[in-house]
Amino acid sequence: MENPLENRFTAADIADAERYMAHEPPAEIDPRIERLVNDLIGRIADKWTLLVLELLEEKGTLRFTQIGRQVEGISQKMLTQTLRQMERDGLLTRTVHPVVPPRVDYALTPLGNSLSAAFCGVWVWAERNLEMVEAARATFDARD
Amino acid sequence: MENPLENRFTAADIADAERYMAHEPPAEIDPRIERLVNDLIGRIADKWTLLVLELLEEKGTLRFTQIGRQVEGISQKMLTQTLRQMERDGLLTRTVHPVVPPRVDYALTPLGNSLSAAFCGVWVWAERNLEMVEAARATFDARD
DNA sequence: CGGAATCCTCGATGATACTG
DNA sequence: CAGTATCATCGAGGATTCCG
Repeated sequence: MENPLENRFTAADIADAERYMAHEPPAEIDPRIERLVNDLIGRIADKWTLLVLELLEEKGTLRFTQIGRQVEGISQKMLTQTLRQMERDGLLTRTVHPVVPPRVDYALTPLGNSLSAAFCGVWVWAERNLEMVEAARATFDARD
Repeated sequence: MENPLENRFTAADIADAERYMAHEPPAEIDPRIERLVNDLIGRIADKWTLLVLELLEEKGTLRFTQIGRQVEGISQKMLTQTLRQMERDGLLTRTVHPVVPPRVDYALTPLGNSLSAAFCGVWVWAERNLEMVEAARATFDARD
């Protein structure tokens, strides 16, 4: 490899780093890209999506009803909808086995696994800071 | 410090690590705690909350109308609601200045800053993988 | 300026029934 | 089993008005 760095970072990353070294402000964000990113976050930062993501990360491949049973409180409609959305975004694969009774397996793609890893920090934060948040809420609720 | 490790990790962390070293399964999660964590995630993994969090992280202290102008598309009602919820959870401070016209400043607490940092990985993931997700969507939508 | 209060709508979600 | 289809609801959120 001639230049290993350029193979591991995107052109945007390198441009950012160079701006940082030159003490220049960060690049203006393309508003179109920003909207797409916000939309994407909006789709994945969803209660059911997060729970399904964590479940599949932990358990590997699961069937439709297995997921339904392990995601507390999800309706069959929302489960179908969530799984379809995640499949559409490339986060998981849906494998239909042509048998009777039907059998459909769901598993995270590498993309889905990488998202799960990215969210790991948020789960850890939530667990670590749960008590502090609950204490803040108690104080807030008790104000005058 | 006698034992620096025990000052930087919680008892639960150490117990987890010891179970891991002993090849034992992870501790069962208290369902009550799990619900609280899920609720917490549900509150913070919200579109407006995330946008306000990122904005305050980037800009520091801001006034009510400044936030409203910079968070694209948020209504005054949702802004008030989001800020109150974040204040209640201890993520930001609300400072009322007794002047006319009124002036109210909002700024992240250390807790809010740490959450923002935890979410950083998700934003980076979204930016890095946006093209891949959009490609997956295009392929999915074009199936048969 | 920084809200609170009110009304209203519509889309997300649940419940139910049906099916390959 | 793994959905689809249909109907019903209900509450999140927008628009508007008023106020200290």
